[in-house]
Amino acid sequence: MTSNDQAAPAANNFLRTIIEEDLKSGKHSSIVTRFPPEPNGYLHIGHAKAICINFGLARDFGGRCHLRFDDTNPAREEQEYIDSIKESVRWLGFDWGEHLYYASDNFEQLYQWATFLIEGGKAYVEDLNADEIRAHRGTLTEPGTDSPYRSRSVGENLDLFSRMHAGEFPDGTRVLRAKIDMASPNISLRDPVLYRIIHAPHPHVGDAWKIYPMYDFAHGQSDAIERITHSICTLEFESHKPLYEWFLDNLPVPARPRQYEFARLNLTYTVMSKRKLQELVQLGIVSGWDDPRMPTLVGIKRRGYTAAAVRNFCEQIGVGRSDSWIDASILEDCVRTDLNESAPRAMAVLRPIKLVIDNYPADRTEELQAANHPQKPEMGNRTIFFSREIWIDADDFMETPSKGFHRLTVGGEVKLRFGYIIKCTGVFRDEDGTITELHGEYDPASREGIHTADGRKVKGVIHWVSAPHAVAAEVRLFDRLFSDPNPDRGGADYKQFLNPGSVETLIECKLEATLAGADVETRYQFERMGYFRQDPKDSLSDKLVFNRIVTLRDAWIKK
RNA sequence: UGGGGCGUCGCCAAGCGGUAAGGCACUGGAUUUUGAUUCCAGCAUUCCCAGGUUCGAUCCCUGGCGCCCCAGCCA
Repeated sequence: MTSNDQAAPAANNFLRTIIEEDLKSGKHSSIVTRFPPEPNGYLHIGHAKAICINFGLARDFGGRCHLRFDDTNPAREEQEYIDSIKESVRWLGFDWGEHLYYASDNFEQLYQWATFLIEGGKAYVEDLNADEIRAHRGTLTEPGTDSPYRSRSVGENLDLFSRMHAGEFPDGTRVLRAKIDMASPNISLRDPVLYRIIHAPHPHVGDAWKIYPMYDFAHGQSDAIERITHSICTLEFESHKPLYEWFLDNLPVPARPRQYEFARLNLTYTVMSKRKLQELVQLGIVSGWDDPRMPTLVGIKRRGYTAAAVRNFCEQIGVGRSDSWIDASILEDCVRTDLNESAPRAMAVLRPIKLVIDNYPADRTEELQAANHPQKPEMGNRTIFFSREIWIDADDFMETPSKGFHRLTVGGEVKLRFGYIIKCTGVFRDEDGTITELHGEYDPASREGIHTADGRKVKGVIHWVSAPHAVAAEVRLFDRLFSDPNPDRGGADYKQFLNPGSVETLIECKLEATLAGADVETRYQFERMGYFRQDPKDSLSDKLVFNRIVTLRDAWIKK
């Protein structure tokens, strides 16, 4: 792991309060939580919040957290997702130890419990099709009506259910329903479907089953089987809680877990819904699920965000029950905070323009010492080269400087970081008038500090790279995927808010020589430019590709 | 307009009847060979609104208003 794992001081929140009380009262001697993803896609930053909450609570209170795949719908699930989810949870720095579970491991028990409900007259086989069931369900303001099959005999229900199990009926022809209350004001209690017929191979249990339990019939019972004490989920499951409890009340479960809900994460300038992320991938708007601009954990990881930064972010945003929108800048700030501490500095010129120092001997090369971190001498120094021809960033030169600009101008002076003070004496142009080369002179006595020999202080310091020593590289500048804070808002198509400048690829960048042997995992701060790391997929030793993780704060650009 | 939930600074968020934590953002100023970092200072007489209970209410009660979730054989 890259960096400082200073476990952020855990802010108090309602879940911690509940747990503290449960522990204090002796209701539980230790807690067990779980992170229960359905393996039907890649995890995103919203899942990171759930992971940090569940694993974090277990860690802080000396309990344990299970990883459980809620794999009750084989039509949507794949082994690829199971593998990816495990990898992302591990990447975030959490460990489920021996406690890896699958809801599908409980299929036999759940089947028996379904039979138990039938025997008790609390479940029945429904012959109505999906449309008819919907019609009988009523509406938000009107009660539902009983299905004609609701009063089937226990014997007939048992027979039909076992034949569903045996695979006698095609998909969609029958379901098993709980017999609760078709007039309940809570729609999830209007005889919810427990089992449906799906003839499809399952990633974990193969083709052993022809019927699959619904989420509601699997989740609470799985929690009970695993002896989960605190089953923490997002707010949209709150209206399912009475049903969750109905199953625990009516089945001989071995334990009594409790469900608690928190508000899911909303992040500005991105979309989080699986459907939309999938569309971005399918339409080729991004290069894949791990495109560095994606809010997926694989994308964030490839971008270069550190797990510590993501964890810290989750800690900072807190846990509550009110709908909230977290500004993307908070996440970016967590990344900066982490990387500022850990990232060694280097110099890289992204938009190179050549500067020839006319009074510097053409055959001379100097070795200068550069600190790897301005506040951390223990990180050491490195040697960089200085010569007559150097690259500087085109953005650091203005022929007609705007007000407040204090970098290089014609006739002006600027400090080369770790090097000399130089003055620009003139520009060379091509026929079109575009500047092709800068010329200048250096002050031999100005190696240390920002003062000239006669005591004048220069106001600008710029980065640079010795031209003959430079290493070529491609650098990808990533920005937010969307230009609107809430592209997901109802009404308009979210794609109209795509940020056309979300990636800019610069192919002629010049890096300092030390970067030639850079480790893929090392995040660097390219001084004055931001934090960068090699793209783990595309960077090769003879063709370096760096991703910009995040920019530096810039008080100048804001003006 | 059925049921459930939420409403404290620009964005998050503590607070649980005793007189508004913290973070981010923002604004000043200091240090700085990164317009970075760091530092120091400022930043809600007020908690959606209106009544009520109380010596005292963001916290309790009543009534409004606003927003979110639920009518998949998805999770």
